Amino acid sequence: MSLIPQTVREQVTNQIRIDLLSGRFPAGTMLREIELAERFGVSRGPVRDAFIQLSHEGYLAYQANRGVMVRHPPDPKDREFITSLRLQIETYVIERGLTDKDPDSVQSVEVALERLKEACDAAEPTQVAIRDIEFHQQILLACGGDDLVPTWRQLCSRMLLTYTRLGDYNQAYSEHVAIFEPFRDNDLKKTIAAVRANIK
Amino acid sequence: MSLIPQTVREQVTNQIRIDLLSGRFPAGTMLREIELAERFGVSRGPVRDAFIQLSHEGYLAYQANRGVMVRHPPDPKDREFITSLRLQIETYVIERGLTDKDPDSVQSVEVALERLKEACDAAEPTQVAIRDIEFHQQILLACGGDDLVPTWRQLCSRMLLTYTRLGDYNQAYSEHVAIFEPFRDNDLKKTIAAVRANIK
DNA sequence: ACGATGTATACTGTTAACAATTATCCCCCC
DNA sequence: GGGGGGATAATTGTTAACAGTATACATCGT
Repeated sequence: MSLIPQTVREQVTNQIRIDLLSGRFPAGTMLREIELAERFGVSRGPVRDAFIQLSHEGYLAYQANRGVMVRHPPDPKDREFITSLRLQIETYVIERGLTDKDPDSVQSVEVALERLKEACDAAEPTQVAIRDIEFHQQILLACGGDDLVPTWRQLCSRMLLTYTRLGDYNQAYSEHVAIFEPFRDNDLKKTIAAVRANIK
Repeated sequence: MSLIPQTVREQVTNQIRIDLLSGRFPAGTMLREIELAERFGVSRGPVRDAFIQLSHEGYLAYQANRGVMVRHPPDPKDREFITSLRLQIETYVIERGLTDKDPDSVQSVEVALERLKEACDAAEPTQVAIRDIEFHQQILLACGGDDLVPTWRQLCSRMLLTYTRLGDYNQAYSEHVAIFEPFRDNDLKKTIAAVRANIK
């Protein structure tokens, strides 16, 4: 897949995001541009761009002339609230656009599901978390929800920092199969139910 | 205020945001780094940073190797949904943190209210829209909601593009006075009611 | 006349050097 | 011995030059 060469900024952003999710940078750590630039073998520019982007995604906090700090995950009550917002967005977008979806998009979702399966089989927590989100994103895009995706992604980012699905990877996968099948068949009620069961 | 010299990036970002809100750049327009850099008399770097930031705020859409495009405002149904999310966040944060707020923060809110008044008196639509949002943001920060502010801001950005309060500036101001007074006096019920009345 | 192909151009993506700011540490003074 | 002040170092902010990519246009072949 993705024969299209990614831009350096995207690669750097993705790698830092993975490092954040995998706990390589503990909350409260100050990230230095030079250090990361040298590690990736690139200049400070793209690293800087990545910092700005990840700040807006909610992973990092920017402080003028001082750099970025790794944010702390939300406390349980906030997490619950954020989860409810996330669920509302997914429900709204699916209800609105499920039956009007572009046929090609079903395949994109299926690809995302397959990638999730690979991550589950490999039992790599960070990859599972990322593929999980990507699957849901493909669903939203398929239902014409690109307008709300940035907001939704920000909410997910906050949740991912406390992603707790250690162990039962098989269940994680099957829950998404339970979403995909009614989605593919335009069964609105079952799709929503499966999403509600998955996000909690 | 703000005797602290802002960074160039912030100034550029703010100015472009104002231009977007005031309709200087119609939806669908492609923004060019060089053009804006020359207009502000700065290099492309900060303009680029501003583009990334404004993309995440929801104003612009990034296209790899092609630049940024001014996004279209959301359609009425989406706008209604976004409004409900925004209201939920404000309600949640205020309910959670109103009584624990830092005394100093009351003054910040009062300053924001005063600025809003100035904009209303001057009858400048764009400034009213910006001061309006800043007032609400100060409320959220006062109630310890900094964790949710980025998400909230993104939702507001989408709404601002269809900000429609042309004319009744006096009412806009008085609605915010109605929020401030119970906020200052720790009257949770009245504060929430006033917020609900204001956001619609 | 029409389409494919190659070239020119205009833009974004990246880099490295320079400027400005902030943090650190040592010295001096009390 | 403890606290302020100033040189020094480390880091971010900004700039301008260079590289890469996509679009537009002209040219060529049919």
